[in-house]
This record gives sequence, structure tokens and C-alpha cells, in this order.
Amino acid sequence: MSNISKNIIENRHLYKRDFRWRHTRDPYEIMIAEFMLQRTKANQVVPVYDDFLKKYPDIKSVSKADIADIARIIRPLGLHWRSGHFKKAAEYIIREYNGKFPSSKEELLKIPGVGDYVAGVILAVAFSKNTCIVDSNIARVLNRYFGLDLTGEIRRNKKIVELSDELFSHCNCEPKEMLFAIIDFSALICTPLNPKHGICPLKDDCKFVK
DNA sequence: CTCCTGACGG
DNA sequence: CCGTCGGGAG
Repeated sequence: MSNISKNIIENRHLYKRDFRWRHTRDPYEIMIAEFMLQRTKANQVVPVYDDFLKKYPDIKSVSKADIADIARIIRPLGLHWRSGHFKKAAEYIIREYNGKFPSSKEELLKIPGVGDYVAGVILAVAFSKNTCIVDSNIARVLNRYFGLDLTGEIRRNKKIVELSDELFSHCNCEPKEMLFAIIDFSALICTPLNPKHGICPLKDDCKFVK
């Protein structure tokens, strides 16, 4: 495990991506990005994220927003039922926490629209807390690397969750660095179709290649 | 056709 | 635990 963890960080330059939402530790800006990124490609989110923060720069402005206007802004992303989450989450945080984000997973999970993944990202990025984070990409990488041969919806598989937990606990870096590194690795190298084995820094230890 | 930094209701 | 939501890109 320390091997894959180390390799993913050290070869970061091979698959580095950069996004605006990675330059903030403001939980509000992180939450907005994560809402938009659910089942959605990051490049697709870029212009929408800019538009959204321009109109709704802080949590108070969203709490007073017109949901129809939010829906209009995020329409290019699909999954339009998400538009309600933005306002409900903002209202909830203002009502329960006077506008200041809580820093425990238990509390974060009570925020409308915030599930296991978004809560984990907020903890890791905004509060530098090492927590288990599993998305469909991370699950795919671990499934392949360790030769688990799982199919279908593998994100909630117990073994995958354990491995991800180990992966993050073995990283001697900010948890967000591991998060961004493995997501970029999975998006650019360990792709769903036609993974790029030729330039993959993990191929020597990866059971999927063999 | 599959897939995208998932969350929710049933 | 499982089906579903969704537009856009490849």
C-alpha cells in the first residue's frame, strides 16, 4: 500500500490538472464545486462554477437565491434536481451554525445534498483532516491495482472502502494532495476505457496490467 | 453506446 | 441494498 501511495504522489507531474476550486480552503466554495462535480466531468464544471460564484460569492447570497436562477446556471450540468441543494444547504448552515461550516463528518452529513463523498472532501481540503474518500475513479484505480476484479457499482464495496482508507492514511502529505493526485491519475492515466498502461507509473505493481 | 470527483428515496 | 437522475463529450 505504501508503494501505490508513494508512486501516485511522486509521479504527480505526469497527470497534473488544475482547477479554480482547488485553490481555496473555503468550505463554501468547496461545497459548491463538489455539488457540481457529482457524476459530472470536471472540465464541464469550469465555466458554470465561475458563473455561479460570480453571482453567489458567499453562503448568504445563496440562501436568498431564487432556485429557478440556480437551475438556469447549472443547467448545462444536467441532474437538475441538484439545484435545490445549493439553497437548502446554505439555509441549513446559516440556521444551524450561523453560517459557519461544522468540521466533523457527522455534522457535515446532515447538510442537505452533502453525502459521504462531499463531506470527506470538505474535511480533507478545508480542514486538512485525513478521512476515507471514495469516488468512482478512486474505486476503479484500487479495483484494478489490487486485482479485485469487482464489477458494477463498486464504490461502496467494503474492500474498496478499506483500501481507500489505507491509501489516505499512508500518505505523508496533506490529504487534499492525495485526493487531487489520485483523481487526476484516474482521469488521465487509469481511464475507464483504454487505460494508458504505457505511461502508467504504477504498471510494475498493478495486477490489472498482467 | 459508456462515463463523469454521488446523493437520495424507496 | 438498489434504481434513478441528465446533459455533454468521446
